[in-house]
Amino acid sequence: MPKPVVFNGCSVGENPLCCFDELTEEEIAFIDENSVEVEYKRGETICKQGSFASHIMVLKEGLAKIYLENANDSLVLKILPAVNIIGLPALFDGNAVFPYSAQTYMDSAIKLIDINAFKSLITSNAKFAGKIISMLAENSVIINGRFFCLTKKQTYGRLADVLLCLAQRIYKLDKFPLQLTRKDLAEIASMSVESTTRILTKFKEDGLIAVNSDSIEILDLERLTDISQIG
Amino acid sequence: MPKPVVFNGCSVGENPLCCFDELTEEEIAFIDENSVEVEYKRGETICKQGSFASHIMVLKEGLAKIYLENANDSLVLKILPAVNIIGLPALFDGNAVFPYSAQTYMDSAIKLIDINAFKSLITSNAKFAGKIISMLAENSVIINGRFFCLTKKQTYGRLADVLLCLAQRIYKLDKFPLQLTRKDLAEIASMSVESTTRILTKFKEDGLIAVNSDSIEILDLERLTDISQIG
DNA sequence: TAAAAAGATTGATATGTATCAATTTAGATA
DNA sequence: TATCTAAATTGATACATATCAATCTTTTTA
Repeated sequence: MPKPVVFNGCSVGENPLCCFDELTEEEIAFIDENSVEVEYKRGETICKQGSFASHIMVLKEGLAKIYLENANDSLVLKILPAVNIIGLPALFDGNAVFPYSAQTYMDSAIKLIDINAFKSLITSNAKFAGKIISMLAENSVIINGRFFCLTKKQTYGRLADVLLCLAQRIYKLDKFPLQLTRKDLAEIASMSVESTTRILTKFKEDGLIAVNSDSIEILDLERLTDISQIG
Repeated sequence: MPKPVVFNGCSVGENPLCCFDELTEEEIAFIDENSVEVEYKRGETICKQGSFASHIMVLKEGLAKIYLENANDSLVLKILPAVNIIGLPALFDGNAVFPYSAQTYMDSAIKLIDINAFKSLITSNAKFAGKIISMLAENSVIINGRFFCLTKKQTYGRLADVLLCLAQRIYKLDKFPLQLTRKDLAEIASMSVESTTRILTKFKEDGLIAVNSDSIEILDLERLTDISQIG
């Protein structure tokens, strides 16, 4: 009997910095020489879709979203807690620009690594390259799961999914601080702010969650998981 | 003034086999020793989500879809014409299974390369690894575009997108053979069969396309492109 | 060639969810 | 503290699109 396949909208990988394990001390020093660390305030743009991709980023502290945008719309591809890497999809041949935008949800610290230094390590260290392949492959699987989630589940399932992701993968707390607005949550779950409010209220009425002004607590993990899986 | 950003649902990369350019003659021979070529009939499953990923595949002739499936639903991630590679996202550490299924739309020929042979080249040839990175990165950008398209555009835009993709990227013919059923088209555009029929009829009435029993012709590329972009 | 099955079309209806508009609440600023 | 602004909530409505059901067409099979 095949085990049931479950896709979720969460976007956090297992070992987000494993590539750096493959570097020698000299190579790590080389990275450090070719990088700077920058502080960003809440809401600031870390990288802008279409702008020159001069660096690979490591989110060292904070929380950020990665998203696509066009004139009318935006689509959140991932939300990323620290520590995580941003910008690997800019690494393809003949590409010079960031394929997505990134913005902080809270004050954050980010290390910017010169992309040419990063690329030179890829061509000189096959194990490092192997880890980058692994990370890109895993990322693709994660994004595909989110893709499935957003296209096939309806609003209740998607929002349940977001809440579970925040509790289990981002904050790793049943009761997590609410640093995101309803608008943020709505955008992540790809729905309207009004629907987000209504569904949160419903979840609260049904005893699935407790909502405070500055936190949300998962009260009934099992039922919320059911909702997220049924869709 | 920033140029308008356009996402589409098409899923064909620029140089899908470039990694093999980086191999020496011995390495190519090594690949050949560790691969077999298999013929598939229309509708056959090439690889099954969740089954052991024992090989990387090269679609040498034919047309296939790559899709996610769970108990109730399926999501087409890409449609792939020959020549293209299938299975790179299986390459991440600690993973043993295919992260998606693939199935042919027509009789197809596929080369199966032993995944361990493939991985050994990645660790021994950094340029090869670099190209794999490039391909995975490009793939991720392509999938993200399709993700945006399916979540943000509505039915008319999505179907226009599929038709344009078939004409421009898959068949490279304004008038292309219709080897896909309405059900196939509906699945690719992530909508019901009935909506697909209705929209095709509307496009025909409006003079945007000509629909024959065995082909579709793009008559008004400009307006169809507008529809696909507006959504 | 007839019969059966599969695919495509058309119309009527149901439903999930966005949108619009009006309040209410909370937070920031003077 | 009062005032202003942004965020959140609530209700009413509109709309896109799926679903259901019936018919028609094409293809396959006997």
